[in-house]
Amino acid sequence: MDSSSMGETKKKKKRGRVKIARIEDKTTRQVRFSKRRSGLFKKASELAVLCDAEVALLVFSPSGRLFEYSSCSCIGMTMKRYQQFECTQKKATDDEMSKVDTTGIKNDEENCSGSDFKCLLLQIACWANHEHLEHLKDNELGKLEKILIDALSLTKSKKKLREKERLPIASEVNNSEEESLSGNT
Amino acid sequence: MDSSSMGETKKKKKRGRVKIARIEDKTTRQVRFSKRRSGLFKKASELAVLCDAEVALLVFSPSGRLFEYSSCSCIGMTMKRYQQFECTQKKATDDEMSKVDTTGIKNDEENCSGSDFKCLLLQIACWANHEHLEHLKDNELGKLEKILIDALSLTKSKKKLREKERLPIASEVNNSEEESLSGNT
DNA sequence: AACTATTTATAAGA
DNA sequence: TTCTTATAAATAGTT
Repeated sequence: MDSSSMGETKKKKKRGRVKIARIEDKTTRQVRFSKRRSGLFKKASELAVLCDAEVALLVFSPSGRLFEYSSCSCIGMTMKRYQQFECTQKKATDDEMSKVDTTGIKNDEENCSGSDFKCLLLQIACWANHEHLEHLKDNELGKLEKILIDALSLTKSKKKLREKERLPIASEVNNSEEESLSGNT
Repeated sequence: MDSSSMGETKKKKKRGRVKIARIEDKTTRQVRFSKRRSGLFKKASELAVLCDAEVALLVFSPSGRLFEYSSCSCIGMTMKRYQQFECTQKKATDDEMSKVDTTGIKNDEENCSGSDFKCLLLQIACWANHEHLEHLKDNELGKLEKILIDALSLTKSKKKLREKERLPIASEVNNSEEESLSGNT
């Protein structure tokens, strides 16, 4: 009736129950990882389908392999939605954020580049405010400055090129007034 | 033995098994969402602990509520790791990427601001290359330029302020040569 | 990889 | 919502 009835004859490990703590044996850990990972991904997709939810799942194995699941066409879409959500929720009072004009920038659900771009604008604005810059070290500040200078220089030259392209033959149009407004530095 | 043995007396729904398809009834869907979400989060955390994996999970409910799980201190860390992973894998040949100098920028595992910052640098550099700028519309190019100008201006003024702060008394140090090298525009 | 004894998750009902 | 319970699923250890 008690455990002594089975003696020490076989000493099989009990199945099933396991305590949730890091598995030390490497082989066991890998096998367990593989099994539980597929279980987790299945559960994630079931939740998405059953409940019409948007689910994104990122898993890095201990050895650094990446496994990803997304209920959308691309996991980046959910990540952008998250970032925008966080920005909107947490930084609603942030002056710098509200100054960013993203009107007219499409949120392209198909290839999510529109969303990427909008998010980049928000991120740059998010970072380049007084509070964030405060926390950067001197060398980081220098690197940021350098990156921004390069990026701005490229952007400006690209913009100039566009303006030229729009006037391929000088005699064609003459009343391009909107363009002449954009006087840059 | 067959189903006729129970007749039609009660017609209780069988428990447990369910086919994976969108639940149409709203109440049922919400209840199911709540239950399965907590189950999924539990599984995610078990995988992380047992197998020493890094797991990030984002779930948006149909009504737009966000639920997140992260095995790290912050979900952004895993997202940045993902982005860097993707960048490294997919953009290994990208000239612009390799030009970004992120040496000396710590990947701060504790508060992940180091990682955030490193990623911002990479993202700006990623975006501000010829290929990406090519795909931007004129108004997007203009907005990017404006953001970069603002960000650069703030960064520069912050940097100047730091330099001043580092010399609170003019007579203290005089050989701040590294700083005088950074001649801007 | 396939097999089961068990544990765990969970669907429906209270 | 939270609990209960019957049943389906997941999975730990084995082969």
